Amino acid sequence: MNYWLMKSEPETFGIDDLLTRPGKMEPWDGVRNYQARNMMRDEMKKGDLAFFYHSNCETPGIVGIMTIHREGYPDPTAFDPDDSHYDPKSDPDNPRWFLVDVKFKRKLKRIISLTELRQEKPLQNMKLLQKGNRLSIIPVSKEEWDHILSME
DNA sequence: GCCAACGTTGGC
DNA sequence: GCCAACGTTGGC
Repeated sequence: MNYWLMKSEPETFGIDDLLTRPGKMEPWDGVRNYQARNMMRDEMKKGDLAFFYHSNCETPGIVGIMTIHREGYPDPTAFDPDDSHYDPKSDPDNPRWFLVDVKFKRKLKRIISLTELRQEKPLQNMKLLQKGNRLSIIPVSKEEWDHILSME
C-alpha cells in the first residue's frame, strides 16, 4: 500500500467537484509531466490512498482523502483535438500520457494548510515542501501520512 | 549534447 | 500580478 498527494486547483476541480461526480469518482486527466505520468502508469495501485491538495488558491493545503480506484490507463484527453490537454504527439497505438481514476473517501475535518505543514519538524523532508517542487503528484511516506492525520 | 528561449507551476 | 524554479523545445 502506497500513499500519495495529488494537487488540483479548486477553481478548476476541487474536492467539492469530486463529491458531485457519479460514484464520487473521477479520471485524473490532463497531467502532462513525465515524472507524474510514470507514477500514475507504473506505481499507483488500486486501493492506494492519496491526499487531495488544493493548489494555487487562497489557502493552499490538504483538504481530503481519496483512494486509487482504477490503475493507470491512457489519458483519452490527449487524443481529443477539442480538449485543452490535447497532445498531437500522443499516438493511440503508443500513448504518451496516462491517468488513474480516483474515488472520494472523506474530507478532512479542516484544511491542513501548507503554512502549517511547513512548521512541522517531522515533515521537514517531505517532497511537497522542498524548494522548487512543482510536481502535481507526489509520493508520501507512511510516517508523513500518519503525522499529517495526527494534525487533523 | 549544449544551452538559450520559452512556457508552466504555484506560492505569495 | 509578480516571479523563482523548473521542464521542454529546438537551433546549432
